Amino acid sequence: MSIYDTLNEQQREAVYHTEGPLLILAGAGSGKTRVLTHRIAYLIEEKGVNPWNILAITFTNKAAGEMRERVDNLVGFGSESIWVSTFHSTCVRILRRHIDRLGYDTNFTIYDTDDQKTLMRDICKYLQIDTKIYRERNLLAAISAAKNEMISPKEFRLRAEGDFSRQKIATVYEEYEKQMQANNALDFDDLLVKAVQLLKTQPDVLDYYQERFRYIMVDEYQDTNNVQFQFVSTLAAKYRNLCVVGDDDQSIYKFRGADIRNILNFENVFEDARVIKLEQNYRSTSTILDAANAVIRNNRGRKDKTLWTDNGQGEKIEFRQFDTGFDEAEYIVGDIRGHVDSGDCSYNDNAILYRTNAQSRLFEEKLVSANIPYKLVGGVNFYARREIKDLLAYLKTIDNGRDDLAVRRIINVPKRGIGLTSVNRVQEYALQREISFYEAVLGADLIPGIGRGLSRLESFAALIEHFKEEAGRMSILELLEDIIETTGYIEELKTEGEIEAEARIENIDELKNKAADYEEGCHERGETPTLGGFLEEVALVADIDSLDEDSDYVVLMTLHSAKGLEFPHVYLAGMEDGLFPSYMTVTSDNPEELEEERRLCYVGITRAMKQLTLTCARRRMVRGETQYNKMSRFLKEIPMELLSTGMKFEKEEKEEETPRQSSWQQAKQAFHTKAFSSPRPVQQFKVAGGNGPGYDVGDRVRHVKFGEGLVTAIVEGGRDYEVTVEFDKAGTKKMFAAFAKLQKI
DNA sequence: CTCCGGTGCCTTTTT
DNA sequence: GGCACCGGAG
Repeated sequence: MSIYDTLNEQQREAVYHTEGPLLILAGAGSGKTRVLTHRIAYLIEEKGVNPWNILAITFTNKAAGEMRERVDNLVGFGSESIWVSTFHSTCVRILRRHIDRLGYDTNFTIYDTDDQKTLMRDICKYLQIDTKIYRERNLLAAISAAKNEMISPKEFRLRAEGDFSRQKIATVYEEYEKQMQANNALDFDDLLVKAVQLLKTQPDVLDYYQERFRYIMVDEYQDTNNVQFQFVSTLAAKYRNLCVVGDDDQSIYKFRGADIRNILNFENVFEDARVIKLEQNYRSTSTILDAANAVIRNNRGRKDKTLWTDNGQGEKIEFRQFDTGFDEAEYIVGDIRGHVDSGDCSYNDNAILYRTNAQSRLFEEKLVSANIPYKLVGGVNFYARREIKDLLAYLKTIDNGRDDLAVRRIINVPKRGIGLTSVNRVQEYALQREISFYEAVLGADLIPGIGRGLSRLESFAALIEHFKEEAGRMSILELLEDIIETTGYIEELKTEGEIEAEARIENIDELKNKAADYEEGCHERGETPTLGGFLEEVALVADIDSLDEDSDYVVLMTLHSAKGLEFPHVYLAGMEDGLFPSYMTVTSDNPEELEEERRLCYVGITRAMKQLTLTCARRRMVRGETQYNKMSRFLKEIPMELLSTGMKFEKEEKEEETPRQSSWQQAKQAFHTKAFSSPRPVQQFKVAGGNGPGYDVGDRVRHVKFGEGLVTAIVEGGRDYEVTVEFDKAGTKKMFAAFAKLQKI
């Protein structure tokens, strides 16, 4: 019996089809990773393909790691020479060898989102852009979108002809690229863009990699964007052995430039492509699957497929509605506690999924007080924390003095009396001389008007030079420890005396561990650890990578992060219109946005293996304000007979979708519904709990001094209500109801 | 130069 | 509710 006998017919077909383009449409839980790993094994063992000639691309390090492990178990010999890695690290690996051809240094640094923002702020200041009109995030989004379409600053400028605002963005884009190059830095998009550029302009490089990667496999293909498509198709152009696996129903990264057409049009681009559908699901009960199918059926523009399973029906899907998000969290945590205590499952069988990161806090609080171990995925990335970024900026400065951003970040951290004035002088001088910021610091004595700052700059330069010299003979861990020691970084944290200091110090210890891990890993693989290598690894980790299936904790994360994972028991929290689907998509006039949310819902449901629990709350605190939400429209798409609502909720409530409540609340609900469909909706309907102040959003009121006006918001604030009124004459005022004494007209 | 307090904006999702 | 930016005082 061979390892391939355990596959079903379609899976086996996909494994055996090794030559030419292949599209595997793999529904959720249909065993696509199994197919990929077995396919790799088959290529090597049955087709005699050299492992060296195989490239497998995933989106996250975690997925890459898992695939690597499974391939290792399947393939006896030579599996280590298969490239299994993410898009980004694949590109980095190529760029580290050849990017000098594009005018960059091979020890370029990688900018994360924070770095990009900092740079953009500087650029806006320098170009005197009014960031009230052109927001940094929008500028960055425009640049990212351009890069995803491989549009250069030059071309962007051409296309902006006659459009003032686009012209302005073009100017920013040009400057951004200029500075990135000057800093010898690449952002995430650049990694792909430059790699494609390299392949397209350097025939010998292209030839090398085309010869090398004769068999290419891409996972999660539905989430690829244009550059990624270019990258893959360019590499595969010669041998055409391109196998892509994906599920159009799980495409949830449009906001990041993912183009669902990559998968929908695969057969058109590669005319001889073979298409295989995997529709048998091995993960979930039929109840869960039926619910998922029922929801996704409401989307148009998808490849038709219906998942089926011969797993049993299993338990019904639990649905609960609560008064508040607080109650919701309490129920879920209590439910987990109950299941674990009764021995039904362990903590790591449970995942709590939600739409937005902000929702995690309530669960965290309840989990802590219930003494349940949990792992929070997402939110503030470890490497985005201030103390970590500071120390990494030291390492970056030591490794690549051309990264101005890093140097500027640490030049006065810990404080050494180098203020804004000195920094600006250095900056100006560097700009004039067209040298890097750090080079200017090195020659600080030549800077006009530097005055008192000189000695401080000199000692900073001496410090960095000292570290540079040490970096040559020390391990990364030792270097890190010396930086902390010599600069007095931790002392500085302590004197700040915040409660946070302790947590920050813990984080620093964690960073030291990561450095040690990295060096150990290198030694195991027989590689030499380098500072650049460490920085690169650190730049490309995603939070999800740290998830460990073997640790016994409850997992908390967004629906986006959950893609590709599975859990015996899934809690899908916050199933409310305005939250999920999000307010943005509910009010948008582009129905595609709602479809993406629905796919997200589909992803969420199909994460569950045995038991799915859906919850929502009638009111919830959002940004410190109470918000009232109806239950999610996606809930209504799930057939009633699949749901168990506990004893509290009756059938007609579900159909009416208005739970029993006071007539006052019902009136709110009615208004709320209207608000969503009105052409200019009132910003998120807000009301105070309890009895209300006697008037409501949308009412006309009279004030003794300001005259008549329209109530635009009522916010519960402690014992009183904060009322916002747009007065006809006096403008918009915020006031407390108890003092304002507003009369309803 | 640094510290502190006030203001505004934010949140959809992330390699 | 919280973070980041700005302006003013010491």
